[in-house]
Amino acid sequence: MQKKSSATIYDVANRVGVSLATVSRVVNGNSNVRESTKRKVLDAIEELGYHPNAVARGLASKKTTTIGVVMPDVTDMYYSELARGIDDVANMYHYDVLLTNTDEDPVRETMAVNNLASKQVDGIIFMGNELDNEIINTIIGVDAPVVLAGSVDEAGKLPSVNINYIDAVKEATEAIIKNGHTRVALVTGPMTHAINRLHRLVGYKAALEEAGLEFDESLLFSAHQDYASGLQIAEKLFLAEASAAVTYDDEIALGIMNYMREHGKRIPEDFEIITANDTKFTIITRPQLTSIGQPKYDIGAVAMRMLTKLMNNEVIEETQVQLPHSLERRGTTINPNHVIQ
Amino acid sequence: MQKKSSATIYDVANRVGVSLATVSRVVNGNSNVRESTKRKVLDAIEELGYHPNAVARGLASKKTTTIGVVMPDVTDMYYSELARGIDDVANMYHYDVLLTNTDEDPVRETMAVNNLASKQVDGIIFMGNELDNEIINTIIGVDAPVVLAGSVDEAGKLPSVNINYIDAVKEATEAIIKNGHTRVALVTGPMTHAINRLHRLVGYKAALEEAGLEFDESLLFSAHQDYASGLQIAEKLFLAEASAAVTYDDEIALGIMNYMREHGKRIPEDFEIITANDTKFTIITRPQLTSIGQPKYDIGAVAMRMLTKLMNNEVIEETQVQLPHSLERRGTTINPNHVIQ
DNA sequence: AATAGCGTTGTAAGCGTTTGCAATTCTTGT
DNA sequence: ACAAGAATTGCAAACGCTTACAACGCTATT
Repeated sequence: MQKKSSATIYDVANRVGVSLATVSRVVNGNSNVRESTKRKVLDAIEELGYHPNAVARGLASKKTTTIGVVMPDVTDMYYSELARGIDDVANMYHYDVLLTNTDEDPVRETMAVNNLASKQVDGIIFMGNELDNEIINTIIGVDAPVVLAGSVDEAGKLPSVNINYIDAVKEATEAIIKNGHTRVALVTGPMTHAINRLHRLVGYKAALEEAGLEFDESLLFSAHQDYASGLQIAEKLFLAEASAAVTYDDEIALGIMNYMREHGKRIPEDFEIITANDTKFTIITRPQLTSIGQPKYDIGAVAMRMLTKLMNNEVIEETQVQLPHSLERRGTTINPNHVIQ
Repeated sequence: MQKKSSATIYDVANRVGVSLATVSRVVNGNSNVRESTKRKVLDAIEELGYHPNAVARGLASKKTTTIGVVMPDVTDMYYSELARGIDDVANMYHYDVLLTNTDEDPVRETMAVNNLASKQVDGIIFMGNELDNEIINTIIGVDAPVVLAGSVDEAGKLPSVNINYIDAVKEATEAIIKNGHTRVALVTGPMTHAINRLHRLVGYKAALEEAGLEFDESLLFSAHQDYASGLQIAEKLFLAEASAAVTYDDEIALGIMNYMREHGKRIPEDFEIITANDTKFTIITRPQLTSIGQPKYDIGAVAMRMLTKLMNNEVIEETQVQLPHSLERRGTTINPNHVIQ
């Protein structure tokens, strides 16, 4: 049974007959305390059910052992897996996580960052690709360190951890081209986002060029990352006479796949699809989705680990980390040496 | 350009030539300030780029405008949708959310609650069904109000918002029995969880009884809520000669479905499935999964709304809220008046 | 013109810790 | 037994803000 209105460090000090400072020292594991008094203090803490008040601690020490995470949507599998990676290593280093959903709305993103700053978080992990100048500036303005996870800024200057999107998309596109397609579509997000314009599109074009294929604007699509958009895009894909698509989101890919099949196309024989996030969705459907493989959990984990270093002012060898990706060949592509499911 | 090491309320007061109290008043929207001085203070705040320090505020006011959310896993669609509902109304009431994943481990759950308490959160939303006495006690011991979302405690005393699991499972089971099945399995979690023993199982048995069917222990399965478990359970279902199953998790249902189909069973002709969480998974697969319909977002939202009332010491008519559920008939059951997809 | 009363503003005491520095107590060596 | 130095401990200021309570200046009343 703990006391209701909890004891303060002052109560503990009184009980034992020592000063606040001493209690504070044992609570913080400070070495310079005689073993015997340490014992007594610990006992008193136990008896009183004392728990340090983290808010007071934060005020006095200027450290809150809390980090902020701003992300588009917890409900999105891709981001929630990153979040899990973040949370696990955050806990490992005894940080708590203040979570904010932004739906990738720049206004809310800016508000979120400012809000976190005023809550005095020790650091921030930012996810979201709508990184316009205002957000970049507020990120830079905050005095807590910030690292991007699964997100790229225009200038590529902010600390971040990602995969190499250019290569990943290029390899995916190549894989499809190798199967004989000449009209392969690219489904991404808005070209205002650096990740689409400077990475995905570039990788896609590189693959086309190496294969001697002309870039065709009508095969480029921008879609919001959800199932319904996939359905819509699928219709356009049909009209554009695409015979394959590389998409940046699994739900979109699913929408495309289901639409195609319901309109008489066989997957992968008549239409091939490669998606990009390799979430659970790719496994549980039939056929399973071929996807770029991303170490999502690790992206989050590594980003968080980097943040801990930044918060400790440790030197960091490389602040633009790229983790390895792969191509997970499954049922929405015709694969060499593999039987179609 | 904001100043780097940010201005304090003291700086603002000095600039304008008023006292701290006055600045504090305008910052907090307190009415008793002359319009003209309010203007001046606001201007100074703007010029200095002053942002109130939430930690100091928390210490002085004993309110942090932060709530804690403890949940099994952000990566789980069911819980992440609840979390989104929570987050949205939390924001609406200007609360921030401190998120903790527990993987439903009682030790971590207890630690999480205590940790949140020491961070002085104003309230806590708890999700997870492994509610043993220790956790219940620490929940009760915390002096911030706590509400359960999508989770039930043994005694049913804690404030909570759920659906009526007894009825929901009963209806699902009935629907299947009506299609002529006599060996319908129930796949839940461990019977140590109140939600399984006191709710799901009870609803299942009620349906059996009304149909004059004998309860058969060998048709009762306990599985961890993930795809792999579904695959495993499916095998046992086969051996138990079940011809239909009611499950409590969509990933499990998917595992069962895929396994069955890969072993020659047609769904729903040879085997019917009803799942319970109605996540995105149920829509994107073929066939789509018939599921109990739960207002997941709303469960989170209502729980959070209730918490705001508790935090304000408002009177609450009913602290055991049950939201309406439904039965979403889709492709894994043979439905009256419906064509099978 | 004096006064009651209201709207504004200031004073100062916390809120519960941390932490640099000073003071005190122990150890040791001699 | 005593001084020097090391090990412990205590003091008190800070952290940045909120909030009773007191004090002030005005206006409206009589």
